[in-house]
Parts: sequence; C-alpha cells; structure tokens
Amino acid sequence: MTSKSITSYDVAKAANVSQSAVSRAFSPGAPIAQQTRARILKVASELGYQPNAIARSMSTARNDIRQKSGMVGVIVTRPEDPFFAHSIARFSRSLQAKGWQMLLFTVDDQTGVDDALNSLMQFKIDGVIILSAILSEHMADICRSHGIPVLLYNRSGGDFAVNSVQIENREGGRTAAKLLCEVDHKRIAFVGGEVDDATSRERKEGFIARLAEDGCELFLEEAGDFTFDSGREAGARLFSRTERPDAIFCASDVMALGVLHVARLQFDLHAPQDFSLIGFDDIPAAAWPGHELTTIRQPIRRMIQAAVDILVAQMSTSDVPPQTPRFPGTLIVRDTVRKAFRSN
Amino acid sequence: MTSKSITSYDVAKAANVSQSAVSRAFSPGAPIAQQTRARILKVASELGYQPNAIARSMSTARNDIRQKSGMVGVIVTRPEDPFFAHSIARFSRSLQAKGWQMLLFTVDDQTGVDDALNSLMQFKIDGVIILSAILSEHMADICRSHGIPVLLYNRSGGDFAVNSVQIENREGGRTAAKLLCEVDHKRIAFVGGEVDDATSRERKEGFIARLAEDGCELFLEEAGDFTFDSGREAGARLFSRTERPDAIFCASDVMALGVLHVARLQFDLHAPQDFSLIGFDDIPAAAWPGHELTTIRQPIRRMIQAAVDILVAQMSTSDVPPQTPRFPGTLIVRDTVRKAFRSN
DNA sequence: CTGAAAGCGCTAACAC
DNA sequence: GTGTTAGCGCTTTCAG
Repeated sequence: MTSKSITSYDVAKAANVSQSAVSRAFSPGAPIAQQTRARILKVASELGYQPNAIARSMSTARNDIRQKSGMVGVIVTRPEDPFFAHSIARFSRSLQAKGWQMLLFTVDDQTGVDDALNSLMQFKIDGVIILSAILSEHMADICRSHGIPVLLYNRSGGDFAVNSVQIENREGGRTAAKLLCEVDHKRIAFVGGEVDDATSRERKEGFIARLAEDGCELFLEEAGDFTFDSGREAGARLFSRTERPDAIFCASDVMALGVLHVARLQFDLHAPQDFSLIGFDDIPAAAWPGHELTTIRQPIRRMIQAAVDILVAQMSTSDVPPQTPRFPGTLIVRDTVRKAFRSN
Repeated sequence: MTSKSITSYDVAKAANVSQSAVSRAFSPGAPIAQQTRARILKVASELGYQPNAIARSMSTARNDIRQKSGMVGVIVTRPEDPFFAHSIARFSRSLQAKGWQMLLFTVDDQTGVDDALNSLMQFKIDGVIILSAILSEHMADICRSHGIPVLLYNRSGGDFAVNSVQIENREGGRTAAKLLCEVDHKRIAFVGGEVDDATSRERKEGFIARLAEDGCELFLEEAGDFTFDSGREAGARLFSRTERPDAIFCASDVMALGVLHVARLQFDLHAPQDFSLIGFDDIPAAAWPGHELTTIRQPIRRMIQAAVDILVAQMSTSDVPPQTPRFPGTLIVRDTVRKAFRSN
C-alpha cells in the first residue's frame, strides 16, 4: 500500500531522455523538439504520470521570485447564505476555468480573517479573495510585502490600497427609497445588518438621503445579522409597535423574507396590501411562490468576472495598481410594493 | 517587491540554533527542550516566520511514505443548491477544525469527476470527498493504489469499495408513501432527478414499494434535474393532464418548491387543498412563508460529522476498511399534505 | 535542442 | 537534546 507515485524520473527512464526533458515537455513554452515532447507525453500518459504541483511550486521559489502555488485562497463568512453560496460557486468555476485552484476557508466573523489568511499563506497562495469581510491594515501590509494580491468582494478596502469589487450600495438604497416615496409611503423602516457593517450602512445612507429629498424621514430602524431569523425578529419588533411602519427596506433578501414570514404568520399582515417590502441581492428565492419580492439585484456574474480578471491580472503581472470597480444594482419590481398612488 | 519570505534558516540564525531545531520547534511531538522551543517560537513570531506548508509537504515524501499535503479535495456538482451549499459550509468548518485545508473543485456533472480528481491529485491531496457524484472504477483503483481515501457523500459506491455517507433513500421514499396513503390519495405522482440518478431512483423505489403495500400504484412520473425550474416544468406537465395527480412526492425540496410555484401561478392550484406535496432534504426555505413544505429531513450535521470522522481516520491510519453508514431521514410535517381522511 | 547539476524549504534519519 | 546531512520532485541555469 501507499506505493510511491510515478515521477518525472520514471518517465525519463522509460522515454530514454533526461529528467529535465520531461519537465520541459510539460512546460508550455519550453525549448524542446516537437518530436521529443510528443514521445515523452505519450510515455507519460502510458505510465499515468501527472506532474507534482507541490514540487513544481517548491522549485519556482528561486531568484528572489516568490513561490507560486497555483492556488487562490477564498475566505468567506456566511457560506450558507444564498448570495454567498452563489458567489462561491461562480468564483470556483471562474477560477478553475483560468487554471487556478481554490482553497476555501470559512471564518465565523470578521475577527477570524487575519488568522485564516495566515493559514492560507502557509500554503503559499498566489492571491486571496475575501467575501464580505476586511483584513487588518497589518495583514494588508504583509500581503503587499509578499506580493500577494488581495481582493475584497462585497466590501471596500477603506483607507488602504486593496482591490475591491462591489455594488453601488448607496445608489441601491436610493433606488429603494425612490420607489417607496413614489407610492407615497410615510412610515418607512429600515432593517440592516450589524451596526458596524459597512455594506448595510451604505445602503442605509443612500436610502435616507433619497428619502430626505422627498421630505421624508426614516421612521424606524432595526439591526439584524443578514439571517432569516434575524429578519423575523426585526419584523416582529417593528410590527409589535402601536404605530406600525407601512414600508420596510431590508439590506438583504434573506432578511426581507424573514420579515415577510413573521408578518404573515404572527401578525396576519401581507405585502403589498398591508405594507410594502423591498429586499436586496435578488437571490433565487426572491422570485419564488409566495414571495415575489421586489428587490435590488446584484450583478453577481459580472462582479465575479471582474473580480477574477483583476486578481488574475495582478497575480501574473506585478505593479498593477489596485482596482475598485463599483457595479450598479437593478431594481426588480415584483409584488411586495404597492402599485398605485394612494393619498392616505 | 516580491521580497523573499522568511525561512527557518533566518529564524535559526537569529535564535542561534540549527535549522533543524527550528523545524522541531514547530513539530508537536519532536524531541526538543522546552526552553529552546520557547526561545525559537519567540524569535520566529518576532520575525513573522510561518512554516512553509508546501515545503513541509515535499519533505514528507520519503521512504515510500506518500507525500502528505494537509489538503482535502472536495468535488461538488451543484454548489449553488441549498442542500449542497449547506453541506459544503459544514464540511469546510469541520475539516478546518481538524486542521485540514479544503481544495474545492466544481464540476458540471458526473463526467467531470475523474478530471477533477486528476487535477486535485496533482496537488497531492490526502483525501477526497465527492458530493453527489461517483468516480469511475478506474479512478477508484488509482486512488486506492495511491493510498488516497475517497468518500462519497449522498451517493453509494456501488460495487467497488469506497466510503460513502448518505441517507436511507428507500426508507425516506417509504415514509413519504406511507403519509400519502394514510390520507387516502389515489393519483400519486413522483418527480425525480435524471433517470440514471441513483439517489432519485432509490427514493422512488422505496416510495413505490410502500405504495404497493397499500395496493396503490404510481400514477405518473416526471424527471427533473433537481433545480427549481425543472420542478416547475415537471409540475406543469403533471397539471396539464386531463386527469391530474392529487399528490406529488419530489426527490428534492427545491423541485417541490418549483411544483408549488407553477401550481399556484399557472394553474391556481394550492397545497394541501388541491393536492398534497412532499419534498426531500428540508432546506431552510422549506420552512419559509408560503411554502410550509412537508418533507423528509436529511441529518446534514450528523452525516458530515461522520463523513469527516471517517475520512480523517483513514487519512491518519491506513488499512481501515471502507465505511458506508446510512442515516435515517425524519418526516417533517408542515402544511402541504392534507390532514384528514377524505373518502373520495 | 538536450543533459547535468544546483537548489526551493523542510523533515527525518543519523551521529554526537 | 542538538546539529549535520540527505533527500522530496521539480524548474532552471549552464554547458555542450
């Protein structure tokens, strides 16, 4: 058992060439005769030889050139959340398509990111994508000094220079506010994520700013944590008040569905008859039966395309300045916002 | 830029010890004095030294002992499916907790598994978990000969000896049939996955067998592909018939929700008034508003616990025989199956 | 175009 | 307990 695997030496012997010839046969632009390469490749496949990626990674660490592993680290906080599950799925396929392996690391919250990155760096990842979290400035420095590009997805890098790809949160908030004002809502509530969550805060800021332009103020506000249950709880608190909100904007679809749930089951309140509801993300379930949730869609496909392009570019060429594109969201009108104008 | 990173030699020099002392300081049970270790660890952290996992992996390939990388490959077909998204999330946390890294590979379907495994093996993964797919007997042989344990999640290994962890599909099907028979349904349909899907087939077999015990035959059958849309399509075909089914059992919750959707929107049919509906998995959305789907719950947490335990055991000790535990599903009664007995 | 040889950073004998 | 040394499998000069 645990038989040694076939190495380039075995192939070399069988093909009657040197070991370096075998190496060259497997290196795309290497100087080697077509014939030799063909013969080696044939022998190799007969023997079932596969180059050892780990060993390759070792030997590329020469001449002050950083060791390349062909692996990209992906750090994620809520992998079970539909939005992130979809994002991870797309990252995986997109990275693979370009020849990179994905090392997935799950952290419980923001505080685990630095440790995760340390673990990942021991494996000499060539780049890292962080979903919905940020790294410390200290870690950012370390990555920079090691030449490891970092990309923040769904978060911005704040002061220090790292790549980030995300949606126009403020504009998304404005879009929601505009729609709610158009149908003349007056008691408008916002359900966000944790109070220090940057994404949630930006959505809220845009929302409030646009409300103000119509002379409207935020009526109520609740904080959740982007889970369904937290949406239910926030909804329960909102609907338990003597004066209930007549419209709610949630920082995520999952929380909006939680609100919908508690409204229906615990208060017998329905959207859009009794209140209007807008979510954010446009997860598949938003379109499902009984939901028909009006929401702001994130262009996941394009965001991930951009993210991978940026990261790959920086992993290949150094000295590419950090990119921080922002993508516009799209209002998806379904059935949770009342249609007609009603004066009181 | 791309400055060379700190190696054990740098630490050795700074701590005035040999390089191997540094190595030992970072190897749990290695023979080294407490004092020396402490001093080395201190110097190391001051310098920001982190052992190079790739190099470690290289050097463990000695004496006919297979190279260990500390990485486990995970191959998945439908990462965006809620059931698998949750499974991946749990695998990730569970593997991490035991000190393993997860290399995630997404394949489009069954046919991609062997290639994925080949890619992963170049990275010298110590074990592999395959979600909802199987490997060829040929690849299974290769893995065995390389001493790489394989675990199939949500699939069984068929003839050849590999580990597998899955739910009692037949029993789950029987449970669904029993419930439907109890409330006296007569025109019972099944919506499965692709016709060659083993999981779906087993659920169907158990379902039909139990139906037969009550003198009932399967009325109709449709094949989907475990997606929401395929559920909608299957539902549309079912409800378009002149004689409609009065009960439907779906091989997954996602498809069941698709059926619910099309029934409601396109046919104005509601469960449980117009038909009964049972799903499989118990994804979070099954409990959501407007769904309240009766379903067979998979004990994800326990299954993944078992899967990781089995794999880790085999990665540490060789010659552990393959394990193939089956877990019972649990009937979760919600609101999509009619309650009372109604004679015709 | 091809072979020989020098490492990449680490672990594990092997001496002392 | 500690240092010395020989690789792990590969890429990449450097000669020829």
